[in-house]
Amino acid sequence: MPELPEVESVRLGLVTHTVGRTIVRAESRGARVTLHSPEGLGAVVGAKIGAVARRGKFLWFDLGESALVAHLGMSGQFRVDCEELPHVRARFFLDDGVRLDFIDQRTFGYLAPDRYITTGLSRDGRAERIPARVSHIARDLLDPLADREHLVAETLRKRSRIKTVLLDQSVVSGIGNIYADEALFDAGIHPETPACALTAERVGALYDAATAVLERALAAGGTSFDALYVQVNGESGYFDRSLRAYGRSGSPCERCGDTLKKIVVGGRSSTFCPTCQGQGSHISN
DNA sequence: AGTAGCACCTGATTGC
DNA sequence: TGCAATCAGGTGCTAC
Repeated sequence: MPELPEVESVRLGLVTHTVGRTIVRAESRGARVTLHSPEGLGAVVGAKIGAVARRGKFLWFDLGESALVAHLGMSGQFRVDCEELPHVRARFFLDDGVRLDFIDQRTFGYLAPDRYITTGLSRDGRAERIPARVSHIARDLLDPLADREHLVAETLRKRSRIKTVLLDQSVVSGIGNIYADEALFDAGIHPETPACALTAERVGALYDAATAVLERALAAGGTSFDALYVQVNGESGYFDRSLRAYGRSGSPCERCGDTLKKIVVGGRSSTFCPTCQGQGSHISN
């Protein structure tokens, strides 16, 4: 599933193949892919791609005065000059002849031409432009301007279970179900612990663990279990071999040997170690 | 206001 | 064997 490392891998591929190019043709297939922008993709034809940006799991092509926002949802892919594949939802032709396909089996992804809004001054004192529909998304843990102190304080004010807070993109973005389980495992925190019941030290350690796992997964090219997530050249990442909690329910904990357990938290499956992540447990590594 | 739950969707897997 | 129910999960809306 595309979380921050997977989306960043896709962004890097898109930078290589699209920056500096002009979109000469854009077609969408079916209404869902442009559900959020009934005017369709016509507005992007003729625009030059100046950059490809990302916040959390949201991507956008910078088109100068406007942006084209892309969210991969559960199964979205961008593919460059690939063979004819099923589930093509949109197709772009660039001025160098490249064909860029947006492919999405489960149709939770979308493309949306969007206007920029200027947010308040960021820490470095410069005004920041961000597409309107991304403006409610918090900075992610790999954002150089992320404010860790503020994030810890905000987390400690939440009465929700910590797993739910990790998945709340308006608190911290980029973390999905896979890396949430990994970070909680690494930090030795039970997913159902109320956020406000934790200490600043443990929340800090949790975000350190989350940052580390996102960085390791990014270095590996992302996590992929099947063909649903691939990079723009069709290759898949291999971080799934490194997962220690997610998807390992019923298997022994790599730290203590206890059997990993699966529960539902906030409607999402959550795998954890009852011993290492028991209430009040502290893991030092 | 803050929080919780569910709908959206399709293919794979599980159960009877 | 075949069909139906279940599961997966990011986001955003609705309801409390």
